[in-house]
Amino acid sequence: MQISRSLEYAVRSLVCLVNSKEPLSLKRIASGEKIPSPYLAKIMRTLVNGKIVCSTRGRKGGYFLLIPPEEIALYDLYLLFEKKDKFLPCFEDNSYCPTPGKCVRKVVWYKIENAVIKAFKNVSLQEMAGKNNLSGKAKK
Amino acid sequence: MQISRSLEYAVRSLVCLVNSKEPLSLKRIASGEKIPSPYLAKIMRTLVNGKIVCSTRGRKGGYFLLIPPEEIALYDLYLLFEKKDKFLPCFEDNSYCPTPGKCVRKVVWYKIENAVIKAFKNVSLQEMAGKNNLSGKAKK
DNA sequence: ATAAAAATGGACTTCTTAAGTCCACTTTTT
DNA sequence: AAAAAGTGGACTTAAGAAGTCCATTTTTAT
Repeated sequence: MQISRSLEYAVRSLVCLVNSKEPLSLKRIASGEKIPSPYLAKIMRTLVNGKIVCSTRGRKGGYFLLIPPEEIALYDLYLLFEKKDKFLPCFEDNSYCPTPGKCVRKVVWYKIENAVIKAFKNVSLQEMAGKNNLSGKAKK
Repeated sequence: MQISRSLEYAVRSLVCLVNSKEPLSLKRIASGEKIPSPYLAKIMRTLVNGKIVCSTRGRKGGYFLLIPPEEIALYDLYLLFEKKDKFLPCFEDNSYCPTPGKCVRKVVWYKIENAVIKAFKNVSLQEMAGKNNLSGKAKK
């Protein structure tokens, strides 16, 4: 039960984009965040394909956000980097399970999975960037 | 983000114990649940060391619960099988992190981790065994 | 007493997958 | 046209989960 390094790298990189007006190149992000740049390249491609960021090539190229950070939920990233549909081994492979199909335990496990998903849906990239106006929320 | 097979095996085995009056031997559990028995042996040892079950040796020996199943939270098992303290890589190893010590992101990640922990605390072994009197709860 | 049936402990192997690398290619700017 | 950027995919490495093995101890039935 552990967040993958990929997801953590992705969050860090996206926070960089939140804090930048111009597009940021792979190299800039990688060196700033101390992430191996070929590995980050792969992560950024996933983010591009997942429609979380946009990229431009050539000189002055780089990555930037497509949508405002308060509209990006951590859950969107969870889906990209923590391949879904196998929260539990037996969710996709019945060979580990003496009771294929629905069973009491599975129902309970799904309940837990849903709580986890909810936790990821409740956090925005904005919040990860430390820019949430929590005071507003807190006041009422 | 995935439940380990060990934890799932542990839950299944414990449910067997809930449903049994006498102690169950490793072999009985392993064959009933189709779990490789030397592997289950390791799991049962973890449960014994974790004070979740008790064991007796020799003929007629086996495993049995020490405490009533409604007092065993899934979180107790989570602690035994999903080694804590590394929900996030950087929680225990700063080398992956350009900002050691507290940072905005870590605070948010902890928040998520807490939601996960809460989800595991909310489920008892009793519930996993399908013996929860939910009707009582639901009524009021 | 002793044999059989059980748990224990720890070292070991195997397998999966996350993490990371590499390279040939395309696109854009100066 | 050269330099600086992203792209795609195949590949390698490393870590940890999953599983095995064996020698030992404990208990019970005969």
